[in-house]
Amino acid sequence: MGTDHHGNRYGRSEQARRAVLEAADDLLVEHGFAGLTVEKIAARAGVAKQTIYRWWPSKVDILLEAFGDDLAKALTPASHGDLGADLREHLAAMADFLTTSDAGAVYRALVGQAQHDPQLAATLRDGHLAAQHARDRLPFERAVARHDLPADTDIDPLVERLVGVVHYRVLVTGAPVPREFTDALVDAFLAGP
Amino acid sequence: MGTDHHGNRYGRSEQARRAVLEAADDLLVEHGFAGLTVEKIAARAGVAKQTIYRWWPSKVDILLEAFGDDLAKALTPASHGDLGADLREHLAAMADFLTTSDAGAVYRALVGQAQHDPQLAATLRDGHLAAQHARDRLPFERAVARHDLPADTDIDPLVERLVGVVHYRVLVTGAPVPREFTDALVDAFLAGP
Amino acid sequence: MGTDHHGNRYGRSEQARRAVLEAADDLLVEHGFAGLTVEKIAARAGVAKQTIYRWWPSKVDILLEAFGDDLAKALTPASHGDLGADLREHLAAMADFLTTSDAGAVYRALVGQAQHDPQLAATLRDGHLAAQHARDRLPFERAVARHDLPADTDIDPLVERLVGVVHYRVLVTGAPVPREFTDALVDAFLAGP
Amino acid sequence: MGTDHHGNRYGRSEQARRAVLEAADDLLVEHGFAGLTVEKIAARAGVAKQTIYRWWPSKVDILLEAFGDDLAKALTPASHGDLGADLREHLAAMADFLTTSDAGAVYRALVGQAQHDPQLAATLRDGHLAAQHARDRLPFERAVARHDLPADTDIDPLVERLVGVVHYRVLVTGAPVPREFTDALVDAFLAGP
DNA sequence: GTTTAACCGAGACGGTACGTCCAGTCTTCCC
DNA sequence: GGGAAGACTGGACGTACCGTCTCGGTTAAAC
Repeated sequence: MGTDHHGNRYGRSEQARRAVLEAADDLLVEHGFAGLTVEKIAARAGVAKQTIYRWWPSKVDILLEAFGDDLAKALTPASHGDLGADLREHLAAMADFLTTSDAGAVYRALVGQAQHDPQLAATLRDGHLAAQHARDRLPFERAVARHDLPADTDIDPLVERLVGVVHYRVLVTGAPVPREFTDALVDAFLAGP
Repeated sequence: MGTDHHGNRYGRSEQARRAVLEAADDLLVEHGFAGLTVEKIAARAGVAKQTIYRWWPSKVDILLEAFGDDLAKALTPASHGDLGADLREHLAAMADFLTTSDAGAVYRALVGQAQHDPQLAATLRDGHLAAQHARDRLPFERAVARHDLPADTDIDPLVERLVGVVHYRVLVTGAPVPREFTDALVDAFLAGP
Repeated sequence: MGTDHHGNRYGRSEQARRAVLEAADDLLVEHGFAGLTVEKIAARAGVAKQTIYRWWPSKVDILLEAFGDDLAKALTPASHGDLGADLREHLAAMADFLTTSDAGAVYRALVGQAQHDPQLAATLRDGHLAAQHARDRLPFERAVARHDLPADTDIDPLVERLVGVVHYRVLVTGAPVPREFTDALVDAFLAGP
Repeated sequence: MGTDHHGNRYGRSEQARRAVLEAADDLLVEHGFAGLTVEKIAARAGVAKQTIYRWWPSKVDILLEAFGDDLAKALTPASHGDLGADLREHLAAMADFLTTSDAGAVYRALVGQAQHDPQLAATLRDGHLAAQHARDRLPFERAVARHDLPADTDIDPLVERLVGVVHYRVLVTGAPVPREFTDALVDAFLAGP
């Protein structure tokens, strides 16, 4: 998508694209979502405002793109051949991603903004969130494949019962999400049906 | 906090206060958080902008006050002498409140904004959210008092495992939260430890 | 006009009146006409805004009253039994009053404001300016009485030919008006018809 | 200074500039200086407030520019080869300009405002007033060139003795300035030294 | 001596305009 | 044709004063 030139009739400037994404990321982390304006992104990136409006409909679309594949990279659960181990590791990684990483800050800002912006909410759900949900299902699907769980297991509600609790702490109560908490959560979950 | 006059050195105008709170509530529901401006609140309430700035630092503070005791009124769990019944009813009421009521819309907007605004997040947590958490604990505390649960039960994580899942649907996935879902959630929960 | 009490149904507070006039005077000299607001006058005078509005229709009316009899005191021409001497001294006193005194600053502010405010212009002309014009005529009237000038002398245009030139320097060109200038003006004037 | 486009990095919009100047002129004449606000100028000119603040520091700067060359056009004395005739015509034109023209209204407002605003006073004196003074000298300079006046004539005080009197009527007494008055003024002046 | 009504301070109120910031659109020249 | 630059309309921001209002406290003539 674009090559290493200033932009001409043969394609857009990859250089400008990257500068905008980085500037948006930096400004969000430094000044928060309120301090993130198209004008400041343009100034910081050394790019004309028009160039931003040409390629992104709004500042949240910049964040969506900046967010990129960070989520997939950070939160694809590994396989240890054991449901409990897989879940424990995955939830711990999720808690870490959401509370400490820059990409996690972008994620929280996007989810927050989605509360005000149904359009963004839809985009987010159909894109990153759906993809992440598919990844969250993986430990269970592997357990089904290993016949550790019945073949007709309804996986989605199980995922929600784990992922939802972590999100609640992150988005609502703001309490820390230590390893002990996620481990205890998985233990209690596995002890049930 | 204000009496029935136009406002003078001995107190503010209760009339103006109520008009502002109602206007903010209405505008949020009608035009969303983005369409909620101090200017429009003032115009709709028939109040001078200065009067708003005199009493509320920002528009979210208006919402916080407008939110008022709606939460407590709507989401105080009744007692049926049975943990399962109490939880089922409470979670269903919570889902209903969050997804269908005007106050629920305000709640979602506030939690969304809190992702961008640590100050608001702190205020929200120390106020309404802490109070609601105390109410969410009630069914469990009653169960302990009835000796249906051990006296040393650690209640907070149990609350989170129910409330968190409902919030996840409301705030993140945007999926509907029907009675079947909350009932199944409670059933699975009670089947565990 | 008022006595030395806090104000009651039998009269206004002389104390408050004086405080307002002094505060207005001070603020004009310190911060200029633009920095002169009813709110600041009230604060500086330790008086309620309502007290000001009760007695003066606007801030220029305060200045008009503060101006008071300063003009008469400063610019009543003395008699030396000689037209030239009277005029020379009077014009020099006028130049001094207009350019150096606090009351002169008030005078300039009022004449300036009168350019924007026909109501003030009328008040000013019918009051202070008419009275001053009468005083400006005195040297000529004495000369007529002494038979130094014909009995049918049309005095008004003569006054304007002197006073107008001084005002032009003060109000328009802003040039200094030294004694040499006013003396030369009188000399040239007397050499004419 | 601006070409026929909507404004870009290579120049401002001449169209917007003219609309602002005309709107300011109209509003001053219609509603007076007090009724002249940046907000109304913007609305009347169909221009954004920011466009005004981008190019003019304040509303008086707009008036200064709107005033433009009107003064020079209206008050450049013609030459009749006779000092008396030149002066009579020039003073009559000046009286007419100051009391009846729209530009004269702007002039009076600016001189009035200059009494409150030393910055404006300086700008006005160094610009329009100095230029006008140079034009006011012309009849005398021509008379010197014709040897009707001595070569070492000190012209400035002579100018002030005529122009000042007209200004006094216009700015201070508010009396009308008919042709008889200015003619008589010149006659008396010429009968002197 | 008590009543009482005008004046006072304080300050909240509905408004208007201020000067600033940013959104999103446009036009121009350069590469 | 993309990009940098920046002027443009438009609208909300938060502030400063305006002139009006209502309140409880003060006070001196009237009762």
